[in-house]
Amino acid sequence: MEKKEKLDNLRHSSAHLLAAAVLELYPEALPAIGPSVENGFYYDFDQLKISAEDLPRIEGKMQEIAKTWNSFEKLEVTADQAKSDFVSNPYKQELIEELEKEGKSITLYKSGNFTDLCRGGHTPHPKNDLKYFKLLKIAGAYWRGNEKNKMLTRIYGTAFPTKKELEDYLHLLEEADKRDHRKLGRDLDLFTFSELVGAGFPLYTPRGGIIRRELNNFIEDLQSRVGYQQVWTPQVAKAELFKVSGHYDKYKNDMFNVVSHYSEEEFFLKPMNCPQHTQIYAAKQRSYRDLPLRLTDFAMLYRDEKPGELNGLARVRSFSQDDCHIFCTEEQVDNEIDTALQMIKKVMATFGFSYRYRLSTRDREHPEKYLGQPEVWDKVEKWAEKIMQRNKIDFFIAEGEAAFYAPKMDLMATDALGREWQLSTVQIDFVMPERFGLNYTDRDGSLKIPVMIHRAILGSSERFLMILLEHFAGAFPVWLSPVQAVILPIADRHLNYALKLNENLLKNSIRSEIDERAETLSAKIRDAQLQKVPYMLVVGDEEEKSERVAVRSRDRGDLGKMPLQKFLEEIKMEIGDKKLRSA
RNA sequence: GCCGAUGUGGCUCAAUGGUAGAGCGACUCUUUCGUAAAGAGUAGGUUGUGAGUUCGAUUCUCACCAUCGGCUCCA
Repeated sequence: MEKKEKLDNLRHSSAHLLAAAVLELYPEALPAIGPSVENGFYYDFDQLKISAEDLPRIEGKMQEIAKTWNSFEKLEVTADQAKSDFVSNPYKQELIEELEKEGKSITLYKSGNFTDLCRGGHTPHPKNDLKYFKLLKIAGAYWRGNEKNKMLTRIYGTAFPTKKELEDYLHLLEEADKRDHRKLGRDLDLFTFSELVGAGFPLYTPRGGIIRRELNNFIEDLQSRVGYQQVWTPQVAKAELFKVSGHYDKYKNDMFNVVSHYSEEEFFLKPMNCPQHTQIYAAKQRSYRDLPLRLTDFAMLYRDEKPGELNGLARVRSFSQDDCHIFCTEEQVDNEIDTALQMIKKVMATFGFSYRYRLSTRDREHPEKYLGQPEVWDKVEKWAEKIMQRNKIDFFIAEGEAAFYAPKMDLMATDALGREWQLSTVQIDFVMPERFGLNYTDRDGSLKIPVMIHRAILGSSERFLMILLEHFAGAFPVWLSPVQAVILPIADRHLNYALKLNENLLKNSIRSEIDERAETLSAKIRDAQLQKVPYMLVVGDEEEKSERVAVRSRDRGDLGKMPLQKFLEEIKMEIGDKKLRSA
């Protein structure tokens, strides 16, 4: 048996144990479902009113019950029998009816005094195996994941085969906390939020602003090298624009309304750039010779997310996207996307990110959620799949994750807590160009509709910064560091020399500062280390006399004394190469 | 938006139905120091906001705001 399957069985068995304990302590509770998940398991209950303080009690009960469980006994039953067994539980009733309709066999699993509707997958010796588990948190969750259904009480827990693995995992969670971008953002003075400005509106401090600009410059530089052209479009647009694109119908309630006092017209803050870019395309008659036309924008976008969905920099209400729209012929699509995928690969390698791709396809059971012809969707979904295969990209398919106008090739990155977030995206869109009536004159004089490729590399600067911060735990590579070198004079008499050095560094475009505080050298070093400054230049009598600097690296410690010129050469090289870690 | 939790000076946290304390940080002074925290002093809080209960609320209740963990959503 695979290790992963064994762990899943252990965790799923723990979910049974959790349900058994809950029912003993709270007989009125109605168990719904209890699967194993990525890092543990959960069980959903209706009619269960508890708080986090009750978890230890439930955990204690689980320990007690586990000792009495010798095995999981499989019972095959008829639907009617199962229904009468769970007569007072509407959730199990619903599941049984569904199994019955699909003609699947109905199995119950009995352990001790507890029997649950279950398709199986348990640990063979519960008495011995169910020892190292922990209940972690309580959450609300809609029955079957549907917002219109009742919200149940979900208890999350985790379980491992050994005590050590459980302890290691709990330790990992604690460590992840230290990498939290919200904490690092404050400690390193990169961004902040204000209740006066509003929830989900991040404010960048000077240091955060530097990182933002470096990221943008990096992307813009790459883009201009492959013929992308930067454009600029307004923050506000008429409702009409979004009606034509289809965004109005779909996202009206998620857009910020803007009021004009002189017009009856409805206006919105722009939540995306695509519709505006179509209007730049449409501004003049295009020829096949103009294609591909690649328009990029780094504009701020605004989306009125629901309050409960906001999350640090990961989910905000104002953000900027490195958005690009390529208008091209159908024959040019492959080439354009290959280029885009290569750029993405290069950018991710620059940061040393690990990631996986998601092919987001449409939900076939709800065609009404999408615009465009089903045949076109079939064609584009297959096309996207082929492109990823050709580019040797591993991907998983996520049905129902497509945009309403096109399937998406999405790059997913993981935060410190293991949650996945979408960064880059590439989409082949046949819907927008048609809705906006875009065309070009082909070689033979006929009018044709261009294909529109949507593409972002960072995704949003905000979310990207979050992943960056957590990935590097705040210790950015030198080219991204807000302060690249800090000069540490040992005593006041070295201040003049420090000033001279600083001037020289700044002149060479190195972001440097002097720590002039009346603190000991040790204290200054400690603070510089905590601020994750890549280089510390210690200057005292010896350095001043020999016109050198004593270089200390954040990562490698004392590098010895050297002339400033030598340090400049090395740090410039490190910056120029965008080195991940100084060698 | 839904379920649950949290909100005390810039940060981390303490305390209490009788109007709040510490450490770090900030500031001032002293120290002028050689690779992860020198010493002393000073300032800083209408306890998220508003209302209610009470002789009295930061503590209890309610509403709102914000944050956190989930769910839903994510162009």
